[in-house]
Amino acid sequence: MDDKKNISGNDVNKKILNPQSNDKVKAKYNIVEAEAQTKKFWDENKIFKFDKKRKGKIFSVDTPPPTVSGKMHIGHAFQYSQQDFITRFWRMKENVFCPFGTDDNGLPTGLLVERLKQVRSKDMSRSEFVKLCLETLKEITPSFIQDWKNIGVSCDYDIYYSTIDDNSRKMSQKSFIDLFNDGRVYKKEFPTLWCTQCQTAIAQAELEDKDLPSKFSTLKFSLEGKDLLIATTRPELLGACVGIFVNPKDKRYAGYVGKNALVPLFNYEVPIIADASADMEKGTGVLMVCSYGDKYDVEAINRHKLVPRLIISLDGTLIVDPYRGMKIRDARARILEDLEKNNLILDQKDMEHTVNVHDKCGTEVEFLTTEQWFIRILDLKKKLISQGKKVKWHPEFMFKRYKNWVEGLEWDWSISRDRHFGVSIPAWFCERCSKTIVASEEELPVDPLQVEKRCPKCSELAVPEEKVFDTWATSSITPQITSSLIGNDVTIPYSVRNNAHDIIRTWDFYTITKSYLHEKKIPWDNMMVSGFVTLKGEKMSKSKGNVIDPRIVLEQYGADALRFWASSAKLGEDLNFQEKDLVTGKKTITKLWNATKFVFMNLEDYDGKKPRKLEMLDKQFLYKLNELVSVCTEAFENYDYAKAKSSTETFFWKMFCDNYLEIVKRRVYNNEPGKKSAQYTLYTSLFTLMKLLAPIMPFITEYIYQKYFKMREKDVSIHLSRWPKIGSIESTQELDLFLDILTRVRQEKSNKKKSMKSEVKLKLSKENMEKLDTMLEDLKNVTNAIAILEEDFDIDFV
RNA sequence: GGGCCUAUAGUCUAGUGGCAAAACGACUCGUUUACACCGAGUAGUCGGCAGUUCGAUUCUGCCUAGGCCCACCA
Repeated sequence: MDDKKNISGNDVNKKILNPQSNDKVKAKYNIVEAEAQTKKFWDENKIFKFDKKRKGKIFSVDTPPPTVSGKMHIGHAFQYSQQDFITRFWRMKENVFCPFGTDDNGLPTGLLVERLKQVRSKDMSRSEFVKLCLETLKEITPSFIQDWKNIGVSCDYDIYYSTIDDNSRKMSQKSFIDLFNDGRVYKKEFPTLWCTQCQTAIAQAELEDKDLPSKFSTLKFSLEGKDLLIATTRPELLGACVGIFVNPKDKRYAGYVGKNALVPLFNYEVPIIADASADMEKGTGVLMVCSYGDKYDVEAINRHKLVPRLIISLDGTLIVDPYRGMKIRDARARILEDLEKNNLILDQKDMEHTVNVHDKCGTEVEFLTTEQWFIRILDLKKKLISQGKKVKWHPEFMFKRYKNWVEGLEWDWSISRDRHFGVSIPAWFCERCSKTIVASEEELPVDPLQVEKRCPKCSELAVPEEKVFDTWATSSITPQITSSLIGNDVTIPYSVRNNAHDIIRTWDFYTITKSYLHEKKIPWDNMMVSGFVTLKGEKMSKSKGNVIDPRIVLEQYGADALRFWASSAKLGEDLNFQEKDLVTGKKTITKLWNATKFVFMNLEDYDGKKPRKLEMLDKQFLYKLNELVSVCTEAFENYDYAKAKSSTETFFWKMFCDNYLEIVKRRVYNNEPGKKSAQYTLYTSLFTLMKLLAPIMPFITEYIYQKYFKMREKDVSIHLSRWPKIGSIESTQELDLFLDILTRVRQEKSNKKKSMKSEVKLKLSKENMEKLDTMLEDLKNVTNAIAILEEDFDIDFV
């Protein structure tokens, strides 16, 4: 526990900046330089440009637009890398459409600008604040997007949208108008979730739990001169009490039903009502109903047609005397004092209880009555679940989270927010006719505050809507927005969307909803859900101070190492951040570089042709490679990039470097007859390995491709080359035996503390001699045997 | 209270109805015509209890612990 608290993000970042390992400057592959060069190459040659005209199936990606926040978070790096593994794999098979966008139209952006510019939007005019937001976005967005390019996310950045740009606003407003015309949208005055800090309505999905200390007080109401005891945590709502519930089965209070009780301090009467929802076990068994303590109160007041007493204003102050003007918290303390003075508290104890707070600011949420816009969805729950089921979720269990959320929905989708910055709701209201007027399609995007509208019926000047949309109302149509950017050449369902599991209930749910409402289709065929990054098992968050800055990781280890790390977690699994994983990634990069250098050192006289006859050992090695290609292809197709990566990594390191290279070294040096066979095998297998790794480590593989392979290959980039075909897979029995014997020789040399170069006399059984007939020369080379004799198996040192 | 996920070596992760695996760390060696960001080798592990089975780390149930989501929160 204490340990965890000591780890601050700063310490971690410092450690990364000044690694203790003595990094020698000898490195020949300069990560930072090579990655910069490669990025430039991709950019200049538009490698990831979507080419409509290209033939073949289109693989379309509904890239999540990150919320503009200054800089990329390590969680972003993790998740977008995972998306990119899949995207790059498919780009080597199909025509990839992968646009990029940023989400910057909503409350988070507004709050960011308030923070950066030290202003309060409510103190400014709407147009002033919107202008400031747009200007600020212009300043900070380019370097924000650069972070995505830096980790190698292979989007076509020219197909770009921001959720506040004209086209997005237009499409978002059009969506609203269509749904309005369909009768799906309604406006209603209703007690809704309200944040008194941000001063806006919020959605169910924006709630977060928080444990707060509280006082549980038993108060004395009075009834016919006797005390009626009611326990509450919210005494400040006494003035909003509109009724008292007791359970109809509760004998203690049976005689009270139908009578009126006197509210302490406020001294007015409220009816006592029998209602089964009152729990006899809780508190005193008597429950006060207030307008509005929670959503239970909302329901109870409606059910009994009680008249609400609204005592809290939108900014969270009381509007009832004598507490008028006081903040809720202050009023609570003051009322308790006053109750105490008047001897109206029987009992009081401290407790901790869980309250709903706004996820953006942590303020306790209130239920306040305001007029808000909703999209009717509660009648569609079943349908939306079955739509969600049509999507293939990776991993599969993520669908259950979606289903769980939809089943638990209790409110329609609240889409309006009382903020300055956002996509305007394109509506006006004629007060005389009580009629809502929506914009026509031709005038979109529109800001109703800037356009005068007259009622078509009575010609009276209509009142413009001041509210804006919640950000999800717009981001829920990202597939349609990106489609519109290319003339609708790609349409839903897209191939895939990727996001972390925290926004299944918002972004994914709302997108499925909108695609259903507009097109009766699912938005994508596949949904890949990423996990979170943790540090020492804890979720990273700014408030805990345990965040890792990806920019520092990039400086020290490079994007390939970062991606290498991100690929080590299976899709959907959380991953602990560990610096040693980056070290491993960096080492792998170096190894790739060194192995490549070595291979090409020996390919100077390679003629590029496949020899008529391949050595048996080479042939069987290539069978093993084919097996790897098969495993990786299937893994990538199933979104299991982690398996593809680890299989390739192991093959490259163990099979290719430690075994195959060691085995054929001498054959190649000494210009023996098998040289051409080895050269062909080296070239082919290294190239295949590069392709298999290209989706995971795009920089080093591209760099190597450009430097070594390009002269013999036609593709401009390795990322536009074809994914390796799965060749024939046949028995590798002899090679396996060969490797087994090699291991035993190495073991023996280690046991005897001999050098691997020490000479031996190798004795093999007749059976093995025959089996390895075609590989004896290689065996001799790699074990440094001066002779191989036919006898019982043994290893003699010379 | 409901749902979901996870539990494997000192650490972090693979994996399987039939010898349990990689990386890092530890230990013992070796090495210079790719690589010390190296090579070879050694030691060390399936949360607990039942059940199904010839056989369970793997399947089932329960328990324990951790995480996430939802509900409750007079």
